[in-house]
Amino acid sequence: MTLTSNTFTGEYRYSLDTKGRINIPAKFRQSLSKDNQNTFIATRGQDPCIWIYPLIEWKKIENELRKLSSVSGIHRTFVRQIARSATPSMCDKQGRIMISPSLISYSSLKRETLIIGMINKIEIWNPDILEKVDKNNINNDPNEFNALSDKIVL
Amino acid sequence: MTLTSNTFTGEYRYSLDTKGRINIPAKFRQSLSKDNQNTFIATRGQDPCIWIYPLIEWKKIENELRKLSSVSGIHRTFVRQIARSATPSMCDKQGRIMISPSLISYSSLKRETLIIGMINKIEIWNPDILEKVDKNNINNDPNEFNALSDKIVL
DNA sequence: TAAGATTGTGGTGAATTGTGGGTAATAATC
DNA sequence: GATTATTACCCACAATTCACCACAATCTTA
Repeated sequence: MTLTSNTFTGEYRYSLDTKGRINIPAKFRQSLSKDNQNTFIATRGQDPCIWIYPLIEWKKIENELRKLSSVSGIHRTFVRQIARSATPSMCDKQGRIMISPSLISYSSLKRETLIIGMINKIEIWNPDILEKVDKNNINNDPNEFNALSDKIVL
Repeated sequence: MTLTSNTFTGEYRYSLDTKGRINIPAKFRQSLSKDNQNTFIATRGQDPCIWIYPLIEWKKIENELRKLSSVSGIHRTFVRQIARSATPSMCDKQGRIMISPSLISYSSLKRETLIIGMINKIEIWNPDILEKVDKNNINNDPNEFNALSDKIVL
């Protein structure tokens, strides 16, 4: 069952096939609202993983990027980092999207992948790498982790 | 597939041929709206690369430049840099445009090129140079870069 | 538990795309 | 005005991409 539209939770272990296709979990597809036209945009995550946005969410980002002036060097670099890896892809009849070779190499994806619902987007990880990254983050920044209590109520 | 018209994302490795022609990725051509008449304007980027605007987008830039054109010396220089090298070019039947020798030398283009979608325009780079420029920009201004990340990509 | 529906994964063939090169038209040079 | 250089247009072809089909495993429902 689906809770809120365009909201993703849960984790799945799916495989990236030899053509660079990966399945979007059926649950995630079902939670997509119509106006997304079955389309996702894959781009580089801040971590070494892939971020998948539903079309609508991506357009918000795109509009923000459009406002940045190309007179500033750092703005150009920022837009470039995001835009160069962003690839739109419609789900095929089997519910898969294409992942570009550059994203695959950025996230070190092998055949086995971990797909994680991150509320407003989806992450795709190489499972081994996720483990290391999470461990590192918690060890390095225990204070910051605690500081979150100011921002969110659980 | 195309999202917003005249909007470009993704990166491609294409080659500049011996006649100075370069292919505009099919995805980019598809996202062009009709009123561009298959025409692009190539000009010097602020970075050592070539900027390619669809006709419609370029006209917006022209209007912006018009406002600056005679305010101050530095403004005039800025306008001159961009205006003097701007050359329009229609795609041929195979989807290629001509790049002028002066732009090729400005951007140090060799045979192998990196074509990057930058939302409202397209960049053409010598891949080796791009790497250095981005690295420099991020090192010089890491705080600004992170601030942008927090603000725009969520 | 059995039957049916759904879901994840593999593969195939047709259409598209990137690239090279040839020839005619145009512009530049002497 | 003749000759050369440059540009525009067209054809060809290999490689890639994309839309579709097939099927086995899993889940759902009665």
